[in-house]
Amino acid sequence: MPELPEVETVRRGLQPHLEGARLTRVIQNRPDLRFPLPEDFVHRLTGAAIKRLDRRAKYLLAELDTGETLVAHLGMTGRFLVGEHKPGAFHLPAGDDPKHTHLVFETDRGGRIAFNDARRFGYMDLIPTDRLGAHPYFKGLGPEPLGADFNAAALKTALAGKKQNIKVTLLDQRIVAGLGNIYVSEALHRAHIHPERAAGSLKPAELKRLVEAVKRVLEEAITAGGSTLRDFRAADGELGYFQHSFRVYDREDAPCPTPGCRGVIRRIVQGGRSTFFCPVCQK
DNA sequence: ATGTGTTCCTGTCCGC
DNA sequence: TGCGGACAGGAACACA
Repeated sequence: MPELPEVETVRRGLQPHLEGARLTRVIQNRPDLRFPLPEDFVHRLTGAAIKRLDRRAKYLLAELDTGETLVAHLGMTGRFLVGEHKPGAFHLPAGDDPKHTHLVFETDRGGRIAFNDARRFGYMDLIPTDRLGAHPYFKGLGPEPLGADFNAAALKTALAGKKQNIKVTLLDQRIVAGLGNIYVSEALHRAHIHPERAAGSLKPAELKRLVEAVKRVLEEAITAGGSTLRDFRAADGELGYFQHSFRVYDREDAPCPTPGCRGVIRRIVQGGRSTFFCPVCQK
C-alpha cells in the first residue's frame, strides 16, 4: 500500500500516541501476518515503553526500552487506526474493520492503536536494536531518497551498466529505499524521462533532474499527508490529499499536464505493474 | 550477476 | 444481481 510519504504520514500520526508511552496491553488475534509473528510477541511487548518512533524506507521502527525494536511494514493494505480505551468503554478506532484487525496495542495514555491489514502483505518483527542495521530487512537497503547521500553522483554509480528499464530499477529498494509504483511514475514524469529507458543510459543532466524530481515529489506528498487511494488514511484518521496532485498515475488517456505539451497519458505494464507516462514529453 | 515472472491474500470494480 | 477476470500502494523467491 503505502510508499514512503504514506509511511511517514503514519509515523507522524502515531508519534504523539506512542512516543514515550508504555504498552499496557497487546492483543494478538492470529499467529501470523505475512510471516509468523515472533515467539512471545505479546509478552515481549507488554510493559515496554517506546522511546522513539522512527522510519527507515517504508519501515516503521518503534525503539523499545527493552533493547528491542518493533519493526512494522504495512505491505499493501496495512493500516494503523487510533482510538482510545477507557475503563468500561472501548472505542473502536474510526474506520476499523474487526474482521482484519490482527493486533491491538493499548498504552498507559489511554490510546488504543489497532493494526488492520486485509490483504496481509504487512509484517512485524522484534529485532535487537543494536543489530538492526545488519538485519536482512535493512542490510541491502539503498539510501533514503530525502537524504544527502541520495544524489546524482551516487545514483550514477548505482545505475552504471544497468540495462533494466529505469522504472523497474527505481522500484528496487537497493537502489533507493522508499519509492513505490506511484511515486516512480510521478518522478519520471517530472524529470521528463521515459520509463523504458535503460537505467544505465541516463545522462548526468537527466540523473540530476531525476534526483531532484524524486525529492520534490516525496516532499510535496508528505506535506499533503500522503495519498489516499481506496482506504489509506493517516493514523489520526485524516485523509491525505496528494492524489489530487498526481500528474500521470491512474490518469490514462488524460492530457499531459506539462505546460505546452500536447501529449496524452499512456499506461503500460513493466515488471507486471502499471506505469503511467507521457510519450511526448518523457524522452 | 542480472532480468523476468510468480506468489502471498483479500477486496473492489468493470463488463457481460 | 451474479459471476469471472483484471487489478491493487510491496517485495521475496524461483528460474532462465
